[in-house]
Amino acid sequence: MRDEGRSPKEALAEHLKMSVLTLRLRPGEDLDEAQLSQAFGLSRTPLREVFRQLAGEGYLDLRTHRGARVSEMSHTTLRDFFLVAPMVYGAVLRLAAANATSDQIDQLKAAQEVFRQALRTGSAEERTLANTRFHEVTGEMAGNVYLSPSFNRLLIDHARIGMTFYRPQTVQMTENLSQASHQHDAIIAAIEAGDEAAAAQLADDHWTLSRDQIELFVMPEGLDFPLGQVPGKTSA
Amino acid sequence: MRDEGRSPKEALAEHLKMSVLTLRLRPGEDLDEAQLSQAFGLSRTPLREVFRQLAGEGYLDLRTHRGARVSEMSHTTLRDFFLVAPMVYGAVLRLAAANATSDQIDQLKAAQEVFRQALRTGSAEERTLANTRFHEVTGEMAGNVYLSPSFNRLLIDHARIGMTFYRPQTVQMTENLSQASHQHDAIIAAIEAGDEAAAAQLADDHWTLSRDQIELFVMPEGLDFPLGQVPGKTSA
DNA sequence: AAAATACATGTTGTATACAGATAGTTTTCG
DNA sequence: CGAAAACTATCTGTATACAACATGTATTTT
Repeated sequence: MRDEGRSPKEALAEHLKMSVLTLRLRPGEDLDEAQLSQAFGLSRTPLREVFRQLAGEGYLDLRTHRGARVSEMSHTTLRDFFLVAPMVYGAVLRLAAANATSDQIDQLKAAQEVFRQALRTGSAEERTLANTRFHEVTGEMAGNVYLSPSFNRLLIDHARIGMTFYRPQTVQMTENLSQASHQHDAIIAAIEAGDEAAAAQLADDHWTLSRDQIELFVMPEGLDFPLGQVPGKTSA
Repeated sequence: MRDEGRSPKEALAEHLKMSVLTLRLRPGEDLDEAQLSQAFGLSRTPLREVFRQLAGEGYLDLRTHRGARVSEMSHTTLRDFFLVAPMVYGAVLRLAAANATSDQIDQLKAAQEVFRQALRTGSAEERTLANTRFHEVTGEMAGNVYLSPSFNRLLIDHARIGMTFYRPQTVQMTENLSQASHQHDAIIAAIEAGDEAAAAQLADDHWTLSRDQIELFVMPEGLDFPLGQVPGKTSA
């Protein structure tokens, strides 16, 4: 895991974030201070500081005298998500096109390379983390302190929704993922060209695709079996 | 100060927030753990947890081994502010009109009453805090977890900008403030009617007025003295 | 037998003591 | 006299011990 250069605190924070994004820690799950402090060789004092920080970033919820748990995902938060995401994603990509440095563009290309690789050979977790990383970089490019807190919160739940819904189970879903990758390439091009309008349009396209993917999962093709036959035991 | 029902931790957090908003703690100013822990009867452990939380909310910056300081306001953050504020304020008021509960509307009316009072007899600090409270309530009405982190960050710096710029020094500035109060009334009406379009329009108007007020301060009327006379030593 | 209370256990919140780092000051040497 | 190095004082970061609270269990009471 190469946690050499980082402090135990940073390693813990990174581990928790990753675990939340990949649903390895599920929404609502309780965190055990004692266990984590032993696992990371930290006393409870710095551990609790990390909890506070991650709670501020939207990963955890703290309840007094009742410990920390992974922040919930209810139907309410899902609705909130779909309401706000298009606006914020659009703003971020527009600002990214306006402000990106060449160093950041290199980082974005690297992230996209990892994502492409994950699409070919990776697990759902790897795909999700790579995709999240790609968008995180666009957030850094936008570099707006008033936008990024909301954007990063959106990314957390986009990752968690993605972990649930972006498992390619049909040809259509696989097709969507490869299209997402192409859109990433187009986003890179627009940012590199400093084309704000194109970036904003691509944000919209990318978001629409993401929505379609989720809809495909929520509303799968209806089962198509002759009456009387039992589904699940076919000759294949 | 009636801090009875609250824990010392909450009292400390509230005090620090208020001090930051009113510029009693100026941007970049260092915070003294020892002094604060003595003043609030808290040991450094819970104190530092509060620091972490407020840093996450955008009030403070933490630098490892170098203590906490009030978050800075540079020309960069000001630019970021003006770029994002119109969009987020508009979204918040639109959602507020869609989702406000009657209890929240009562809170908003109460906040407006305090603001009106502060306009008549209050200090700049009281005006700023009352105005901030008004907009905080609209944020609660919108009730969108993905929007509120950015909105609250905007409110912090809007308050700090306001503390600098909203000191009525000309007739025009006083006129602007009373107009702001009328806009608050209109905002309440739009929210109560559930009129999203009107709320969004009012957000725009309110923002424009706020900008104008700031411009009045940044670009004051040019001094008008006859050539040769020394400004600053007039017969008054 | 059911409900309520008291108790025991584990977990969270806080204080204090100590270790590590930073910054300012003094000393030393060119 | 100036610059660099060493030292010292102060502040930050962490560990541990203790107190307060919550929860689950057993006992008592009706």
